[in-house]
Amino acid sequence: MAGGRRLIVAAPALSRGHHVATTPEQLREMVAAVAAAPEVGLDFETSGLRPFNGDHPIGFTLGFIASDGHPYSWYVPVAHRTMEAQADASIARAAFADALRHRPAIIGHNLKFDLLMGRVHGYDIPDTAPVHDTLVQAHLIDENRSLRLESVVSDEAVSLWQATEMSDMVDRVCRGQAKVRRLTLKKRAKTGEPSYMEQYGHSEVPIAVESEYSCRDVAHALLLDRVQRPKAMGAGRPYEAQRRYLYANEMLLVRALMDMQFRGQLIDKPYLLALHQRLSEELDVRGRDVGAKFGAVIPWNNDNQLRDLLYKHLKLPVVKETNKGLPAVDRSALLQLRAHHPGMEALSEWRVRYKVRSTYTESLAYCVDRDGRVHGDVLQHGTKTGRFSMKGPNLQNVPTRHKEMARAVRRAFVIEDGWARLFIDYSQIELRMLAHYTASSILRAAYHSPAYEAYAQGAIDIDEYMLRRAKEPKRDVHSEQAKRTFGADPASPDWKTKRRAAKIINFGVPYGMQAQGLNANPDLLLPQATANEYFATYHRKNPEISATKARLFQAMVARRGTYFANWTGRCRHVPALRANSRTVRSRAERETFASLIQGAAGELTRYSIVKLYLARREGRLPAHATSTVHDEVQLDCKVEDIPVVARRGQRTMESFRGHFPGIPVVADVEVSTTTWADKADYEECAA
DNA sequence: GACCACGGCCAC
DNA sequence: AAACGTGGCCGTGGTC
Repeated sequence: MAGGRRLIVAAPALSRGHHVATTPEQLREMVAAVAAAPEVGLDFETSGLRPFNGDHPIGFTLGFIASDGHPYSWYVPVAHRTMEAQADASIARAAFADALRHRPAIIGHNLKFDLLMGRVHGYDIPDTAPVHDTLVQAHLIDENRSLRLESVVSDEAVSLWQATEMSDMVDRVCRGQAKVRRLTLKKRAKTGEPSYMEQYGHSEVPIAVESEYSCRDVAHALLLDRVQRPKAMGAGRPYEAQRRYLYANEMLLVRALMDMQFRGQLIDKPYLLALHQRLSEELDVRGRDVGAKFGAVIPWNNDNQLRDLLYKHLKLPVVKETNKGLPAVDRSALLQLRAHHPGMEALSEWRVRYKVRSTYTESLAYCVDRDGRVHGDVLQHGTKTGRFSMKGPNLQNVPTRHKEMARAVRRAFVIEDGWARLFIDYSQIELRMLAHYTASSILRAAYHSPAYEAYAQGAIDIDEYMLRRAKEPKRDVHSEQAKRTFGADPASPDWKTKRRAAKIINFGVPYGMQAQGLNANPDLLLPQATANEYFATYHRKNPEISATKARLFQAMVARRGTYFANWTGRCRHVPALRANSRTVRSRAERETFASLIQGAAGELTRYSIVKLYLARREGRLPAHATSTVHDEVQLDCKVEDIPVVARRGQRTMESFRGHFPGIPVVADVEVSTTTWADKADYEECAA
């Protein structure tokens, strides 16, 4: 045994229906059994979580539910580092392919991981086999619940065994081995050295333990699917029709996002490390300057010491408190303290660079796999609203607003020679969803397009629509709002303020903004009375907004489950709408309305990614998605394909005719052939 | 060392 | 007293 130490683990005997297959004969038995099953459970056990960084399967389980209703599973160990008899890797791969040759539906928990691991390491899973992911199902059924397999199994009461027995056992082995190897268990060291789980995963777990563990997971997923699939499809619910379509899309998303993650994005790692160095030196210089301005030497990233300096030593007024009631030292507090101390600007600029250095240089470089690319994990179950989240790294929060730092970081996202990256993003999509759901006459008027109407009625085709749309005068929704709401005139001196106020409220309303929020906005700095008046006027002129919210909340409270279903049938449950506390209820109302608008917009991206994926798979689009940022999809293609991909990509993302009457869905296209820092508008007429 | 809460801040 | 939503990740500082 690795590490020269013998692990004593009291492994349970294999449960009924569980098998270990290592010999060709046993593998043949497995193939014969599985090849007759219309639906097959799948789970890879691996040496770590990063398939592009050397992590690989150490074994896999295939299983099915037999006609007696009992799950039968086979664990095939291939790469345990335990000196035990295992299956020959190439025979195991062939058996795997044979067992799935009949393209059964694949069932598993978090299948994106397994499909990706399989693809990278030669385990052939037919592209067109349907998938049923029990984690995605669980999220569709209830966006608020824990999605860990053990939790879902216990929620749905399908467990045949004590829920955590095997994972506890595996955990004990790994902890012990991490110690032997002198590695941290999970957290990556500051030096970039991988943790034990990243490097070894389950590879040192004895087969007797791992096989039962893995077979139970597959059995659980199979049983879960039976219970959850109808629920996830909304069987018997008023939203069932949309929901069945949503379900199909979500399961295709598993594959589409896997594909995206498989591609990843090329990163200029040496550049990032050099940037880290450059910023470190700049922080030294700037830090000394800040020190001179404050007459103090403290680590400027230390909030506690900064709090002491500002409020105890310098006795500056407390303009804002943290959640726990401490004097705040965040950016808005520093901004307000500018009048009291001349060092605040310099400190803020120091912070911007510190943030960039700590989050977007070395840390990002450690996320780069051996292939020179980052393969961030896009989580389709990552939010309660229906957006995606992303991790390892999160490419959804790469700096963009701070010009200098944004350029510095985005320069690291490089595009291969001969390739282009298209950035197709929805134009003001949340505001359009707000217009759709509230039917605010001002917003609807602002988005009204005769060209779109003609297209929607079938009077003109898409080409004619695009031509006419390009000729329509550009209307600015915030200016329209300022004119109609505040009676503002572009020629008058208060035009800028009023347009800006209209814009801030337009953007704030979907989040449940109140008058105080407008008052607190640092870009505006309106007197409180003016802010209150603007806010009240906005709602008086857009009465449909408050009315829509009131109707929404009322309907939810009247409904068992306190939920709403959006245009796709996705539900958002907010039980706190029934709370007695005004504060709790208000918060719940903001969450609810934000979920409606944000979620409705997010769904467009979800459907688009699947449409783009299918178009690629069927040979209709020579491009693959490599990332997505809420209202944006990034598509990589050969330079010579830019025109066709821009055109088809844009049209694919806009094709929601019929879903949002009177509200055109518009996507803009940007392109770069060098780096993220240099993307520029793509004009279709250039083609 | 592992885990957590917190404050802060990046994005949309 | 609060005071616009959804996330992920960083560093600090506490606990076990």
